[in-house]
Amino acid sequence: MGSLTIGLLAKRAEVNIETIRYYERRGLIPKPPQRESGYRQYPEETVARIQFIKHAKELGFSLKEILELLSLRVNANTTCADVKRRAEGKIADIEEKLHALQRMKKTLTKLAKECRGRGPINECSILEALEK
Amino acid sequence: MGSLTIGLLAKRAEVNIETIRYYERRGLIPKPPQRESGYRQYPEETVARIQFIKHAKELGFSLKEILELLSLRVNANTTCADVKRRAEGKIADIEEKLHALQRMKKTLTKLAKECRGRGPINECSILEALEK
DNA sequence: CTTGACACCGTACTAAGGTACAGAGTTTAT
DNA sequence: ATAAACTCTGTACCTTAGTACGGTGTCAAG
Repeated sequence: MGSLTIGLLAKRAEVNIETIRYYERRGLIPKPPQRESGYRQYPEETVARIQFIKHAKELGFSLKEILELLSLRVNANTTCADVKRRAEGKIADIEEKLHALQRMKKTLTKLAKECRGRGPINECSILEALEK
Repeated sequence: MGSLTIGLLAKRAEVNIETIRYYERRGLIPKPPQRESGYRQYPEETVARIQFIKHAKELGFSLKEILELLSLRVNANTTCADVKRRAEGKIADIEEKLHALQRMKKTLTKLAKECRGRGPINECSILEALEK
């Protein structure tokens, strides 16, 4: 009961089998018990663990950072504040990216607006601006 | 005079020499004239080209995307309208990235807010929320 | 005219995050 | 009982964006 083969786990967590073994090598997933044959037997909770990794990845954390987050949990005397600090660091990173993209969008929007959209390329105001 | 060796160009543009040759291989920088000896002779404007690449990279564009942006300039039989369309396509790309980042930020902000920032790790809402 | 700095080319290596075999053994369904 | 499906380990390969290296040739200063 509550014991999954690697294939089932892969299906449940919607990842590649190879990815699971890769995560194991990286230490992101604990090595599960294996039977005589070597077949891995995963507890149900490994699905949640992989889900955690996937979500954190979506939020812009690298596997290295995710490992740190996960190890915070294991380490009994780290506090919630440690985790919060990391999350806030990531928010700052994301904000930086947002601002950079907004500047880029603004520039491109301005260029596109100024362009009449007709005529040959050598008269294109967008290209002229890009050259500066 | 308007002719730079690769080393000088690297210094001006603040990139590695190898990076310049790599960009040339990728088609991001036009192959410059070379003298008998094979030494590359870059026009001054290549500095601006590399700066453009660097800036776009900072904004999250891949080299492949930057190549597309640059090709707007180079392609002789594109019209001004083509250029405008490409620019607008890029704006759409940027908007998509903005939305994704905003979603990420929202999730992280919510999680960080829910976390009191005190207490032991087993009560941390950030980690709990990421598992679902 | 020699020495040190610079440049050439081709290939190999890095890091991250996987993905794909090969060749073997194991399980399951019919 | 035998085929199909699954899993094992280990190694090789992929992409992106470079970086490093070896062996050789060239340029500029003293």
